[in-house]
Amino acid sequence: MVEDEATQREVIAFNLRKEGYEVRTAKDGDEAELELAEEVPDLILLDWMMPGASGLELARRIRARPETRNVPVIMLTARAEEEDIIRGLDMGADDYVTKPYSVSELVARVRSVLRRSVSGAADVIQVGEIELNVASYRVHVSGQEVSLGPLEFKLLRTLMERPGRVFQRDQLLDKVWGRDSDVESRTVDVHIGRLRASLGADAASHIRTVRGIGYSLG
Amino acid sequence: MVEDEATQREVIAFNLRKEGYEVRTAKDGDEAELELAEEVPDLILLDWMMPGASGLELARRIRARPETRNVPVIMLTARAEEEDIIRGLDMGADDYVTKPYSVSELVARVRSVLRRSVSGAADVIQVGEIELNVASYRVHVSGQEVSLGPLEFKLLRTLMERPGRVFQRDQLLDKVWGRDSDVESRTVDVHIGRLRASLGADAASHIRTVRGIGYSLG
DNA sequence: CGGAGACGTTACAAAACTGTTACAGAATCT
DNA sequence: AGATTCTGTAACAGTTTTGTAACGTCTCCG
Repeated sequence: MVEDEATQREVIAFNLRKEGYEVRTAKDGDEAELELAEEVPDLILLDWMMPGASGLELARRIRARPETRNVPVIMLTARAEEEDIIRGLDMGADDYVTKPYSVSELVARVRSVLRRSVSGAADVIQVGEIELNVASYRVHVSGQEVSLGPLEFKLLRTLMERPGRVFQRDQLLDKVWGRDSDVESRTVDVHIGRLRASLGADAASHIRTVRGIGYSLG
Repeated sequence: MVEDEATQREVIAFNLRKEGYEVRTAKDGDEAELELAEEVPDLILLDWMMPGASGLELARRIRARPETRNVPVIMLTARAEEEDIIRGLDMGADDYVTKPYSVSELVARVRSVLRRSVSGAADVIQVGEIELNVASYRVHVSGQEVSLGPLEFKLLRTLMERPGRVFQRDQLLDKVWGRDSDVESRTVDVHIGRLRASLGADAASHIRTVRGIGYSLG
């Protein structure tokens, strides 16, 4: 977190730490760059208005360096002006929070951005020769890419997220189709079949049918 | 530094010299070009509003000549309008300072731009044959410049900042259009289409459609 | 060994998605 | 002020995806 006001810095840092996040602070752009040189964080919270190099300038520099290009940035800004926000986003901010903000709002945004990017950064699940990339929506089997429809993809991801666990048809309907969908439970079978066909014989054998219950992967 | 007002010229030159920079001045475009013919500087400070050839015109000419093409330009402008700034950046300015400005702000920008250019870190993202320059708002495909509308540019940049990652339509609406814009999600499709058309067939193939989800680059 | 329930497969129509084009209203440029 | 570019929607056509039904095969157990 880069913020020049000491009070602000402490309040925010305290609340984020309470949420279980590890927080490092800097009081201006130069300090921030030193920190960045040491370790690349998962997220940068950046005050727009700072003495010296502005938050914008720092944001731009963050985007300019390859190793920090993909680090999400949330801007803290006092101005609610549309143009400022647009400019902030232009410079590469992923999100912004306008002051005054509630702590819970800030924490919520942090969580949301982190979920989007962290779980979207190192995000390939692997089971046997099946490799599923959540961020790019691609699936590889033994290095060969296979193309799946949206449902098959979600079905496979659900299974892969907990290898070995048996999912009942109802559970799969909940997770893959959504809680409020009126779909026959037999439909699951059809899609499991399609998934198996798409994956090819080798990988398909990993999808285990548990008679009377449902399916599992592993 | 190119600035028609004598007082301004002296104040700025004095302060920059105090910082240890070597400064040469010119009072209009013609004088500036004579100076440039003699020696290529590390940085050009350029007043937007000048009698005769405007700063913009000079900037354009600077960009036109190969030996000065890569010299960073900072625009001094009285207008704070977003559009003017964009236009200035379009013409090849690397940064801008709006009047009235504090001397320390100006010096900070000079330092920042110089650091950027000396360390040679260009603000250009590259994916395949697509090259996007964040600072100058330019896009090249296989070395050929293509012109994009503002939205298409932002859309492309968003995609390029995380190559391979699939962006859902909502996410693109957030990032490109802004969090609180009430735009149909189908609109994204149309602009993706326009972007593809502008990029040409080869580059367009890099924009992947992920059915049921969204789009990604790479 | 036979049958009943469970599961796999296929076929097909309905539904959902996407690429394009057209068009009107805004915004910009000359 | 007039022309041009940029934007957002709507509509249409072509494709892919999905849900069901039907039918064959398999497994388990009396």
